[in-house]
Amino acid sequence: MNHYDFKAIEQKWQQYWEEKRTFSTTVDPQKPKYYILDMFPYPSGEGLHVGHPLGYIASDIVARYKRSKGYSVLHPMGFDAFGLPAEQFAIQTGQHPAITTAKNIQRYKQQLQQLGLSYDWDRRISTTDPNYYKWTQWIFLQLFESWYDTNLQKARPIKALITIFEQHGNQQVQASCDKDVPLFTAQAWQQMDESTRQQRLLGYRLAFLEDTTVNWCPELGTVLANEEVKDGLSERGGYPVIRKQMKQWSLRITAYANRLLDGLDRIKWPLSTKEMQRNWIGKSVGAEVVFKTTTKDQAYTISIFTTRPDTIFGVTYLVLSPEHALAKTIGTNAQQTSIEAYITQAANRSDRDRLADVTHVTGAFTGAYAIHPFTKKPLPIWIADYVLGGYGTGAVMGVPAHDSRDYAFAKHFNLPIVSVIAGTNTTQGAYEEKEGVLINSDFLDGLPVQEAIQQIIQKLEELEIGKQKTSYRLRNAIFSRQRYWGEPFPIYYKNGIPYPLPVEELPLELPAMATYKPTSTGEPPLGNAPNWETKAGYPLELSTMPGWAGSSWYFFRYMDPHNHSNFVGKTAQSYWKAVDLYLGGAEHATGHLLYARFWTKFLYDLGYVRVEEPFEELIHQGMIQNKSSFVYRIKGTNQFVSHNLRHAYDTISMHVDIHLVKNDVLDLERFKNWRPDLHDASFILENGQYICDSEIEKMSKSKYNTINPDTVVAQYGADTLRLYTMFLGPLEQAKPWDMHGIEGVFRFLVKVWRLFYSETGPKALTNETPSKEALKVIHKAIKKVEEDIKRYTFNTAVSNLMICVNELTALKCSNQTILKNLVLILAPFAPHLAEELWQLLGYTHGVIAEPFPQYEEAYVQEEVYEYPIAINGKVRAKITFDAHTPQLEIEKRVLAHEALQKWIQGQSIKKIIIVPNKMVNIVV
RNA sequence: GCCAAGGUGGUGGAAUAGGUAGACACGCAAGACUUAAAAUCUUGUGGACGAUUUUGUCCGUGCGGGUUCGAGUCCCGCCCUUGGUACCA
Repeated sequence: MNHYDFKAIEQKWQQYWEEKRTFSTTVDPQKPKYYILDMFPYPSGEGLHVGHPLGYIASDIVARYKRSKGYSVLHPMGFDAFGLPAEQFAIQTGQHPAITTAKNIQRYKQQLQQLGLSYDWDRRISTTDPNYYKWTQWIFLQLFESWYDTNLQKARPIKALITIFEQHGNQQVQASCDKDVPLFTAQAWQQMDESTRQQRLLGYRLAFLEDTTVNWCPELGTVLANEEVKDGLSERGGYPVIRKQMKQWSLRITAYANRLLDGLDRIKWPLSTKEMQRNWIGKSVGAEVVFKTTTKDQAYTISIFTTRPDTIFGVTYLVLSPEHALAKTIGTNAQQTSIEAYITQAANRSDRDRLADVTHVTGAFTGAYAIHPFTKKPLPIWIADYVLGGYGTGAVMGVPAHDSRDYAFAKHFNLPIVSVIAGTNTTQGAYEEKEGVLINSDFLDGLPVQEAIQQIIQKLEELEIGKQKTSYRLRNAIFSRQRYWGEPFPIYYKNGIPYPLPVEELPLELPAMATYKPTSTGEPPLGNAPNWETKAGYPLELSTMPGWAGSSWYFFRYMDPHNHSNFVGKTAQSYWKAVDLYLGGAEHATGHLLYARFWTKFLYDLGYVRVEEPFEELIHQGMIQNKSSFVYRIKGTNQFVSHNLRHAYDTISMHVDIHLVKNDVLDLERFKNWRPDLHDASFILENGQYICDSEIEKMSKSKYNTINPDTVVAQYGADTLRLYTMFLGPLEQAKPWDMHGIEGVFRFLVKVWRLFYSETGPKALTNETPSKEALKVIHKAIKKVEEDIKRYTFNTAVSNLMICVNELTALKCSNQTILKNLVLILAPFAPHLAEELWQLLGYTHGVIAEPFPQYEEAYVQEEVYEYPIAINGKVRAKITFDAHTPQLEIEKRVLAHEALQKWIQGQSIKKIIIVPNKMVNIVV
């Protein structure tokens, strides 16, 4: 083998690694541990494109480097395999999603393996494996059997709560619970029947049933997330979506809001992601204030939440959200018709309408009045949909002078505007700054805002009409999906009350089905399953868990994937603890990454894991972009017009497969054969050609601009693909893929090969003491490459490897010691080639087992340094000095230097700055 | 609107604590090898002017200011691009 035969080399070593179980990981207390994890993929039917492995390659380099530094490295891979595409495919074809999924996993695994990624495949998991989802169900049961004690700030077993109820009732219980739990005494608890008790407990459980308004899509038979709804239609399929009340499983993530927020300060994550989670949690500190109404027959109280209790003297009205419990009852008879009309209208307004209509102010007057707690003046009570039912108390005090939404509302309905901050002009809009001195505010007059807030809260608490309160934007997470292809809930119903299945009966496996569609009555698909009930004949829950259930704890399972008695064993958990470095897309910032933190904290509270944060350090890889091509179709026809002629026609653009386009010229024949509907396509050409438009976009199947790694590997090999993917640019940045550039990286690997092989065969390597120059070159590279790996700048690491090889080639280096080191620093990047050359060097153990070379400062020391000499910051000459030349000597010789005379002449020298081994600057 | 990241040659990008801007690679140009092409190798390659033998001069990191002996890097004010978010009281 005299030429670089990457195909043979890569096959050989991949086989070797698999046979030798090279990457199999064990708990080794003698070694420090390092857990490096990639976000596991959903195995879609399309397979991988070159954008997917970006993060996998980066983490693989780190994993291999860490191994060479003596760590026991846990580097696993698995599959997040529940999900809609497989289910949709099942609905269309009748094929069980498990079959589709298994096939896709097989393909993904094969694609990943051919990249030479050093995963411990024996630890592979799939969320769809009953042995795995048994434990997802088990964790759900733990949530069901727990409540959150806000005094202790931790989750506790529901049994402890029952004991408290038996002894003291629930009046003293500080818990994160439903808003409207009724209060009861110990005696009342004793007298309750079983189903009432269960109802009460449900209000405290961390997994509980909740009435929710959801985006229901009858056609798909499922509930959609807000982002899955566009223009009142489902994003997939474009079916109508309506708002519907439903009982759904929810997880009480809000209990953890504060800990989720505080934990962010302790982890090494991208600032933007932390900031996104902070905003998502949305903590605001303010006050709750109680207003009494003046209605004669019945006195109501309305609690409002505000972050500006200092502005209480600026209140001119109150607003209830249309969903507020009192909205329908508080109004006067005269107003009742218009109130109900308004509530109905608001309820039917889709989120999209509300969004589109930010400027459009609506509301209804109730006819009722509240009393201002200090001035005793009557305040009109309104209902308006700019107040949200789900936030704070669902009611606000209107302070138009100091809140822009209140301002718009007051202007629209002609309500008074009273400024309570000195010197503010509210003729044009609200003054919202939390700065200034209070006026028109009785006992608050003259106080600065911050002090006034403290004062008023104190006063409210004194009078028992309010208290300090913290609100969070974070909502409890809906945990039910009306689908088949997810984890079944280990829950059955008795008299409509949910009960947990006994742990021994887990996993509750998905039943075989004839159809995967919703039932004719709109129940989830499991409604079609025969005998979907317990042994005693009680019906089982019909919903399944959402996609994020399995991904919220999988990082623990990798530590101990074959444990049958625990989701993770104690020994494994105490050794591996948490993920040291986690790589994955930024799109999971507020979904997966938040839920995983939530579950980890919960499992920590119950003592099952020893860490409170699952991911110590996080990196998001940037997306890979590619040029995508467009054609212009003349509307309503099958005729396409070339790019520069399109303005003469009414056209719509359409993505076209980039493989049908070369240098923006479309291959007409292949285009016609691309899809059946294009067979009879006709074209309006320019200069005899069809020119496509193009744009750099995210690489994605839907844009027809994907590059399949298989074809790249076939053409250049996995090592080239790995190297080039890293060479493209900084890991975290979005960057375009360009097939032209890959040649340079391939040439680099050939150059490496040429250091070891001539045209005729392996070169004779020498065992002499290496030359000074060669030592300098290799040690410079060892240093830079190691530094680059440590700061995850793999693009410059590759550059530095290239520089090293260029220089060694120029030196015609054939020294055994030097080349050995070169192979070792190349190994994390191009592992197949490294193994091959390592073997050639005469070693019989794999390159993996060899430590990373030690950098020696002494070899890199320069003896002379060429100083750039600048006059007033502009470089005018270069003079070489011995590295240890004293500053005075440098100064003397610089001033005497001939080429500088024309710049210095006639000028007075103010100052000479000499930065040792950097530069000299003369100020004239 | 708000939050975050970014803006450097024809292109991807480099410059790690404020110290020679453009490393490395692509592309392009010229040359060598070849009947020829491909591949490979050598040289050059920010722009303008000057020189064309070696010098050299000016401009240049989105725009406008500032700090500094010295700014791609720090500060102030803008513009643009990408991502996130959206009535959260």
